[in-house]
Amino acid sequence: MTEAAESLDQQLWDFVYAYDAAYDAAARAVGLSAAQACLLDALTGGSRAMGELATELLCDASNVTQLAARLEARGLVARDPDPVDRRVKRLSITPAGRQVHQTVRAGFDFPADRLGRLSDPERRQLSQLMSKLLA
Amino acid sequence: MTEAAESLDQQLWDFVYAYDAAYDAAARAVGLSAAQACLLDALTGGSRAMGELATELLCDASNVTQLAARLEARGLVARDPDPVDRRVKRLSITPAGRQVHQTVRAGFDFPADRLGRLSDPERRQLSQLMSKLLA
DNA sequence: CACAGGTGCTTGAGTGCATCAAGTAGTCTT
DNA sequence: AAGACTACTTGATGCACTCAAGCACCTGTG
Repeated sequence: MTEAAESLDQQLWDFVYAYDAAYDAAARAVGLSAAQACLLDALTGGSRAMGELATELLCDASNVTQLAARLEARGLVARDPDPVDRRVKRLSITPAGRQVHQTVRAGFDFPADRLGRLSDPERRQLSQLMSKLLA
Repeated sequence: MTEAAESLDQQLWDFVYAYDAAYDAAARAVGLSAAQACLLDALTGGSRAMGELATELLCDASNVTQLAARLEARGLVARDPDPVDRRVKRLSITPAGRQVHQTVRAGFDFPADRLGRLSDPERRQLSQLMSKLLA
């Protein structure tokens, strides 16, 4: 055989590796870490409470505090007290943040670039396989 | 529709997320970080020079030094000077390290568990799609 | 041989992510 | 109004990672 077919396990490993690397690079290109980019992404749907974000990102609340502080320092995110429950701080993305987020999304070429190699039926196939794997 | 089909982009994101989490959990179960487990894995084929490892893991040499130091402290890895070029330190996995590595591999249930849901033809399909994506 | 330059690794300093424990406000229950 | 609970912050710690500087060793040139 011309190209010894790698095992599926190895292929998945490589795939995940490339995917992670691409995301990290896209974030880093605008001076963000992957974690910061994730947080920003979680805010695109509207403002969220810190605790909500911690649950969603599966991490400690104090972790969100730190990430938010760094993003706030760059003016990408705003932290406002909830008018109803003053314990709660609501995080929202600023216009500058939305701009940066768009740049990350655009620079995250993995889906665009690599998925472009697949035909429509192939993409449907992959989608079906994924839904089985994710259950 | 019963289950709004997620977009393929989202599915891939979720897949990668689950994969990473599973690996991390498997490593953590034996008290290793994902990075340490990766380093250990890179040694299963035989001893490697520190620099080689840095290139392979796409990180700084001093990073490898630190990771190796932690693994060495646990007796999972041995660091011996190369007899030919005494600048070079060759890292090799110890029997204890091999043991731990096996445990990680066994605990990394992602492929075993999730891939088990696919039939043989489906696995072949996925493998072909992956090879297109990885080019 | 000697010595200048290159190589391989380590050290030290600094940053960020992540987690835990403890603290502070604010809310809710009774 | 007191006590329990909640939401977030602070402080401390550990690891991953990077860069700059340093040390030991090798190598090519004269």
